[in-house]
Amino acid sequence: MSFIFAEICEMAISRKISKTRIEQDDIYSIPIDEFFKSAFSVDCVIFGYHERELKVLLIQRGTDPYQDYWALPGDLVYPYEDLDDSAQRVLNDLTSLSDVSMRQVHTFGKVNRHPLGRVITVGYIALVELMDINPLPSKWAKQTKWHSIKRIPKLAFDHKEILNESFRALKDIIVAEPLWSKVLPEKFTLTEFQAIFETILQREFDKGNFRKKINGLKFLKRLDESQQNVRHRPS
Amino acid sequence: MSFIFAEICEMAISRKISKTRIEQDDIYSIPIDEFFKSAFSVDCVIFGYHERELKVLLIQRGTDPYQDYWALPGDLVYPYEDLDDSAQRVLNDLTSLSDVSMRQVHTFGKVNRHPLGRVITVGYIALVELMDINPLPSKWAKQTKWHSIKRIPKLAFDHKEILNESFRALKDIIVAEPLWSKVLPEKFTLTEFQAIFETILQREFDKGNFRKKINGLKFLKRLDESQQNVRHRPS
DNA sequence: AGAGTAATTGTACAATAGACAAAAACTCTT
DNA sequence: AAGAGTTTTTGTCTATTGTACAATTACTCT
Repeated sequence: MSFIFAEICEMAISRKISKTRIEQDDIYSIPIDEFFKSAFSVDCVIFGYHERELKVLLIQRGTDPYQDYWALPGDLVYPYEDLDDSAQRVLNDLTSLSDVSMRQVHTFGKVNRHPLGRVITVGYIALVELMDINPLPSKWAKQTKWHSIKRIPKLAFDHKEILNESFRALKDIIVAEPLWSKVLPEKFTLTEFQAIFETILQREFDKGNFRKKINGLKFLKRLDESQQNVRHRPS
Repeated sequence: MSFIFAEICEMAISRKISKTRIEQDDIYSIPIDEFFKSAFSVDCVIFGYHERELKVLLIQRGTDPYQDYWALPGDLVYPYEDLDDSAQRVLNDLTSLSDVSMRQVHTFGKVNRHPLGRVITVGYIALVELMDINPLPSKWAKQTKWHSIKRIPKLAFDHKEILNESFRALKDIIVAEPLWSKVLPEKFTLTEFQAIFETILQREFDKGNFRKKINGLKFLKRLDESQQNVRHRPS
């Protein structure tokens, strides 16, 4: 494996584009094939929720560039793979989850964001229940690990920026769309539901008021069941 | 010019990637350089507002592919150009406008969206005052023209989809952020302001209530001036 | 059976949204 | 110069939503 990546690095040198700034009228002096020397990747920001804790799945890179750095799980998009499919594949590779609702968040395209050449990356987010999945280190990752959103190590590439932007987007999306559908089991209590919102939005809600708002929503129906816990009753 | 593009088409053929679906475990059998044969572009959705009419700037393509089709103004991103800068440049090339607040909206990456090879495109939107700008047909555009948002012709590539998504995003963004700063002159009446919202959101507002909401905002201050129109007074 | 705990329900008040009408300012007409 | 016409501006009233907080209920454990 590492052999392959050494090779890649050599190739990268020859792929490097001359750094002379191209003036805007010069487009016709650039051969069209110069434009077809780029690549693009998807980076998945997989938020894992479990018992009032929000974490992010990171991998430790096993190869250069950024050897040993923590990074978002991402991958180059296959030549014959749709962008959205690619995000789904990467998620599936890492978590063996499928059918998870993912959202495209933002595309990052600074020239020098990738040392091996011109690579722009499209960020996707997903929200899953931590315990549901068993992330496997993929071939090029030393290890995968959940990191609390509050303690993020130094990340490779511009992944810190991607993560920040994604977390901001998560907060917006969570209130508008049922991203949380994969986080909860089929049956759940309103308290569990509320805890997700409180954890992600980092603020507290009034139990009664939260309940009222939820009742206004359509996609939930109440069950006539109870728990066998310590002291209470569910919906 | 057309010579150049004929050449481009020939190149495109050799650039075409074999259509056999690549299985997910085969990634290491694909030489890394296969990934660096893509390009990316930006497409600008430039909304032009003028007197309660919302239009979109389209160009008529002068070359293949999609010769004579109407299309969104877009361009390949230069090898040494940041993505956001690129959008700004394309806008400037076409409209000679600068300092316009643009927003990245979505990235479109279907495999076959571009006949010349693998090209993903990043959509940006801007909102300008129609009369402020003088869009010049650039080298590869037969003509540029404002089209009413209500009467959009058949578009090249997947530009119709990009336009739809962008219009949806415009409606969201316009209420949250001052995208309209370039649409209005320095001084303006609340009625003019309200008209923009009504046109874009395609609904009517109550004058009094609209006024109240506006007063809650910070970035506006009232002037003690009047118009010399027919009958009324401004803020 | 009673204490403890947390869900559930309810009430009261504030803030916002929406509808609508009266008042004010300006121009044009007669 | 007064009045008609028009549109802004201001104000009021009500419905809806948001927020805080307290009372009630249901369950388990001692």
